[in-house]
Amino acid sequence: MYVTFPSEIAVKASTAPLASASSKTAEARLKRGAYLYFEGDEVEWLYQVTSGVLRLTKLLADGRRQVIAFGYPGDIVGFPANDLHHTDCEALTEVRLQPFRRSHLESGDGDPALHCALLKAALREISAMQDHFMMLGRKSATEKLASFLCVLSERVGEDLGAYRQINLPMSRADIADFLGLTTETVSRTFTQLRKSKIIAIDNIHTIIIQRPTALMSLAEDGTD
Amino acid sequence: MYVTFPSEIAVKASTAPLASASSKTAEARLKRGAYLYFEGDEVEWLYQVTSGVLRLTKLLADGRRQVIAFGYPGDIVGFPANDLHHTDCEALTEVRLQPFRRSHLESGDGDPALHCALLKAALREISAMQDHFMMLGRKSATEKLASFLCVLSERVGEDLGAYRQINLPMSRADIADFLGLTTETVSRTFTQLRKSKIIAIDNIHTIIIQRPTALMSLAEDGTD
DNA sequence: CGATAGCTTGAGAGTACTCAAAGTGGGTGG
DNA sequence: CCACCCACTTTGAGTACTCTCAAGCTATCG
Repeated sequence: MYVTFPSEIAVKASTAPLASASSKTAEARLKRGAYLYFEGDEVEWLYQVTSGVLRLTKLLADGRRQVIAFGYPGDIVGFPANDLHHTDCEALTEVRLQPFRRSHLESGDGDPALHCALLKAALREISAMQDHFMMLGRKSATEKLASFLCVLSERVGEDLGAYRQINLPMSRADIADFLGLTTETVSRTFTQLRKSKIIAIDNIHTIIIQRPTALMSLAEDGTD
Repeated sequence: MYVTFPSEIAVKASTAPLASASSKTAEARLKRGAYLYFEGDEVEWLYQVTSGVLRLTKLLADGRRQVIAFGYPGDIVGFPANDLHHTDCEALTEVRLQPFRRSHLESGDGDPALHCALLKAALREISAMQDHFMMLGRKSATEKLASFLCVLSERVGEDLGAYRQINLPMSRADIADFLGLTTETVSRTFTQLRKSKIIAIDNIHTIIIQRPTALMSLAEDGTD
């Protein structure tokens, strides 16, 4: 999952399961805190998240970290480059996964429909990452966090009467490293959104969106 | 072309031509300032840059711009998502291109080798973009510009006796929008690199790298 | 119930931004 | 061929946003 703009197109498409009967492999499970793979590992499988949330990260030599993406249900993770994984991948919650042999991505032999679906997922990934560039390069802290909450609200938000509720399994540091901010700035921005009654913070991992429209405009151009 | 770290792996691989005899299409040419496609256009062709430089951009509603990538010889541009282009693409110089029908990416029928090469290019693109996230999200202005110059030096630098020379067909504003900075900051950072004798600015579009090692360490952790 | 990791808040500093003006160079027309 | 013009670049001054460092707070887990 990348943060792009509110109301992105491909949400529905990306949350549909890919598995066709013929290529079905046993579902995999991951405990919270377990790693699915590390940067540099050889890629044998790709995975579609069935339930739970993954976190993909890269590290700089001096310890600075970037969260590349969060893997939400429907997302495909593990695309290889030069046969290798290029991020670490950790489970933020208990996670269920549908594995696909890497060979299904690389050739259509055996299951052309799956091959095609994996390719489409890779192309969508490129497009989503391009949008994410805009956010990392050009948006303010408030715009970034508001965009993040908007996207989560659309993808995994739950209706709660008039409001919408989202669960954040990741830490403030994860959010910061995803948005290119510090934990302090993320925390202050949460506080600021709370004080302007745009969101309520039920507990650290549960956000209630009280004024979705205001959040949307903050996401788009920082105006309230 | 994305800015990642100095000494990336896939440089050689990405600059090799893909065309196999059977799928060869007439070379395309583009004048400086001409657009290859716009965001929202339907994708019919992908292109491998043969010579010259392309610029891929996205615009935000309020006019903020992000340069997504520069297309240098060897790069493939035009990957579709939902059948559409997701950036604008303009020629910064005269450009020669090898077009490939989109169908070659989407199915192996006809030319499996080309299909495979295009797929590999898409996967490399994902990996390179992941590295670029790190740069946009976590690097300082100096580190960004130094990284940019390092990558260009490796990919398209020319030996000049002891030094290395690179040509920058893009404007300072293009560089700024690529690195997530302002033109003023880019300009000031160039000046600062020049004053510390790490680079020399022959003319606005021609940079000579006088101390490659120093530039590398600036790119990696900002220390001189 | 205490320890500890994670979160929030505060104060101050620094980097990059904004606005403004001057400088540079390429291109065009006289 | 030269001069002017315009777009781009550089430099300057001041500001603002985000970061850093530090301390206090909260909640979760033994």
